[in-house]
Amino acid sequence: MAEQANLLQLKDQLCFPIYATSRLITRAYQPYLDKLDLTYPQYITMLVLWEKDGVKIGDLGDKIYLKTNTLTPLLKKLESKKLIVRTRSEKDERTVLISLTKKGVLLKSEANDIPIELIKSLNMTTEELVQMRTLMWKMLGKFEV
Amino acid sequence: MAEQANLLQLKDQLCFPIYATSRLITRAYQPYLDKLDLTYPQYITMLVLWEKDGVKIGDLGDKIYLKTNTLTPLLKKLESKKLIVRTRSEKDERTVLISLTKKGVLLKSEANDIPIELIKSLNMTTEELVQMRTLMWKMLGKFEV
DNA sequence: AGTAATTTTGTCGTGCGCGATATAATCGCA
DNA sequence: TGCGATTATATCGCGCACGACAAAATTACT
Repeated sequence: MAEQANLLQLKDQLCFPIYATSRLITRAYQPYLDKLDLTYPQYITMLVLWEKDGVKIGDLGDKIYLKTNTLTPLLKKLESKKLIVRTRSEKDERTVLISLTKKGVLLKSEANDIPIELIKSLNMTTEELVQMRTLMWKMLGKFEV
Repeated sequence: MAEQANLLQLKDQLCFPIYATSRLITRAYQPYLDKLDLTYPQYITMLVLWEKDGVKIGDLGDKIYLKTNTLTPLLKKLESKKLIVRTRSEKDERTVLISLTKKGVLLKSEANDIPIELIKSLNMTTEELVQMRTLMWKMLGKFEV
């Protein structure tokens, strides 16, 4: 009888290394983010806002795959740090628009070097990193949310 | 002046899709794990125990990159579900050994089909999945913990 | 033997992440 | 116009993750 792969073995898993790597990446970011007084999810949120300001919470959540039950408290923390302001839309009182404060805009310049520093610390070839990025975005696209 | 890539753009990130995919994978597992009354981190823990029983908490944590501040409460939940037992080692009273109960051993058979179901739902080619698994394990190995 | 350093596990506080549910505003349509 | 359905955000409870710290056992070294 032929040897059969045990699909439950940890080393054969695909999802586990994604889960573990995700956490270790967050840890790796922390020393850099500490200087900006941001957590990793807060940093990702700021990335989106640096690209497009005055955005609805729902649209923000669509971009980063988070719902309001997670975003509302996170955004309140960013507000308490004076990085963003939350304003009810006038034309639709249900929606809340998130806008950067001056302090929030200025923080971007301090974040500029973080990605390059982090990529360096991963110690993988550019080819591998590009390949991985392509695959991860492709997989992410498979999940309709 | 040549156009320069903005390294802070979300779409150019590598770490963000890993972080987001990790969360979406956990969501995708949940319907299957609900039948076993397990969360994803609890499932990963069980994977390790199905391979090697009677293991120290520290060794368990080394395998799945978690420390005791996370594992202790998680293991107490598995204990309350009667899947494992925790016993102080006789030769070293500091260490706690985790062993599967009969119920814990039997649960493995119910988990057997989960990986194949999940892989199917990801809707990627086998080649892509293998490539991705190789890269993720390689990156995971870069983090010395 | 005695004690400082190390190892192993546990506790605590904070911040996600998410399913379920609530609340308020808007929309659809009879 | 009225009112049920939908949409957008918020609240709640639970379970991770993790840094900082604590407690107990073991080890190393004098």
